Amino acid sequence: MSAKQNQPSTSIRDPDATRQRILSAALDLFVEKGFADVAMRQIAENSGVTKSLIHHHFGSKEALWKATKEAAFELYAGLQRQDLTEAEQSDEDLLRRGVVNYFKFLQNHPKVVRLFAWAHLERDTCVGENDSGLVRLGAERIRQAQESGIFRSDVNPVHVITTFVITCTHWFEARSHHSQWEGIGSDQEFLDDFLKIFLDGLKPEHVPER
Amino acid sequence: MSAKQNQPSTSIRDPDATRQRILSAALDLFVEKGFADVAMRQIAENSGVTKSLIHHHFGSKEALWKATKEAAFELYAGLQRQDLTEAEQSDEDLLRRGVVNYFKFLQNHPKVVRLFAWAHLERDTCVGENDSGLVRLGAERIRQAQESGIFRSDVNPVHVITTFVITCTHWFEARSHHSQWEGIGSDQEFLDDFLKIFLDGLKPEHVPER
DNA sequence: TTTACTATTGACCGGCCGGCCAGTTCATTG
DNA sequence: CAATGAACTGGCCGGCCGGTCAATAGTAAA
Repeated sequence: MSAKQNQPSTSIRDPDATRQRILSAALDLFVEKGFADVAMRQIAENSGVTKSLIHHHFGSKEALWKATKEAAFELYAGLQRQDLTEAEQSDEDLLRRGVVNYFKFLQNHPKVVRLFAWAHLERDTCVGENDSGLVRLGAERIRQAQESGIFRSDVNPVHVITTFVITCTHWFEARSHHSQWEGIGSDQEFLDDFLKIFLDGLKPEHVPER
Repeated sequence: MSAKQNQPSTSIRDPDATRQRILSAALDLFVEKGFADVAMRQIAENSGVTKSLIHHHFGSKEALWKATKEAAFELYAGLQRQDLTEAEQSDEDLLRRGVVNYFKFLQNHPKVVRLFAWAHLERDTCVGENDSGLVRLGAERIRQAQESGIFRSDVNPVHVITTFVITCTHWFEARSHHSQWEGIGSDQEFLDDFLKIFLDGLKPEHVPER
C-alpha cells in the first residue's frame, strides 16, 4: 500500500504503518472508554510500540485524539458524500434509500457512532461543522421535492433531514439503553416501522385548502 | 426540610445537607466532564467539604457516581410517571401532549440529558432498565389507540414510543452538533415540524383494504 | 563509506489520582 | 456530666498519569 520504491518486506521500519497501528489501537480504546479514561500506556501496549514513539508521531494525547476523530470523519464523510451525490433526482423513493443508506452505514460502523457520541459530549464542534455541507445538500434535495409536490411543504427541509439523522443516530448510540425494552424489535423491524411513519408523515396535505 | 426536631439553624452539622451539597457538586461536574475526567478533589472543593468526607458519606468515587445517576433518575421517572398516569384516555391529542411533555422535560433538564448520555456511553443499563416500565405503559396506550382505529395498526407500538423518545432525546443530546447546521430552527420550530410528520405518519391507512 | 536524519527505545520526571487513617469536633443519649 | 458514635479534618500513601530526554538503531542521500 504505502510501499515506497520496491522496498521488500525486509524493511523493519515503516513509519506509515506504525502511525496506522497507533491510530487503530487508539480508535479502539477511545471508542470503548472515551478520551479521559484511556491511558497512553494502553495505546502503546495495544499497538506494540513505545509510549514515546506515539508522542514522536502525534505530539500529545490531545493531538492523537484529534487525529483519531479526523480519520473517522473522513471515512464517514467519504461514504456519505458518495451516497448523496450518486443519486440524481428527488422523489420519495430517493429519500427512502437515503434513510436506509444512512441507517446501514451506522449499523456497519458502530465505532464511528460511539466516537461521535463521545465527541458530542465534550462539545466537539468539528464533527457538526464538517457535515453541515452534507446536510445542506440533503436539505436542498428535500426542498426540490417539496416544490415538485412530492412532499408536504409546510415543514423546514432541514428539520426533515435532522429528524431521520437524529433517529438513526440515536437508535444505535443508545442501543444498550432501549434494547431491554420489552417488545422492541430488531434493527430492520425498527427501520421499517420508522420509514412507514416518516414517509407517510411527509406526504403532501390531502386537502390543500386556500 | 430535613430539620429533625426543632433544631434551630445554629446547628453546624447537618449530614443530610452535606450529602446534598456533595451530590449537587458531583452532578454538575459529572454532567460537564463525565465520570473519568472528574477528580474527587474538584468535587470536594466545589461542595466545600473535604475529600475524606465524601468517602465517609459515599464510600468511593464509583459509588458517588452511581448515587448521582440514581438521584437524577428519580427526578426523571417521577415527572414522567406523573405525566403518563394523569392522562386517562388515548387519542391523537394525548400522544401529542405526551411528546410535548417529554420534549419540554428534556428542555428544562439539560443536566439529566447529559448525565444519561454519559451513562449510555459507558453502557450503563440501569437507566434503560428503570424506564422500561414507562415504555410499557406508553406502548399500551398506543396499542389501545390502534385498536380504536385512531392510529395505523401496522407498526409496533413500542417503536412508536421509541421513535419520539429517540428524537427528543437526541435533539438535546447533540444540540451542539446540529445547532450549526444552516437553516435549522429553534427548539419549538423543530418540535412543531416533527409533530406534523410524526402524527400524520401515524394516521390510519386511508384505504383499509381487506 | 560517510553523513545526516528520523524512527525507536527505555529510563525518568513532577504531579495528580483515589483512597486511607489517625485524630478532632460535635451532638446525642443515658 | 460522662461517654459513645457519627461528622469531619489534614496529612499521607502507592501508583499511575502525560510528557521529556538522551541514547541507539535503521535508512536513505552524498
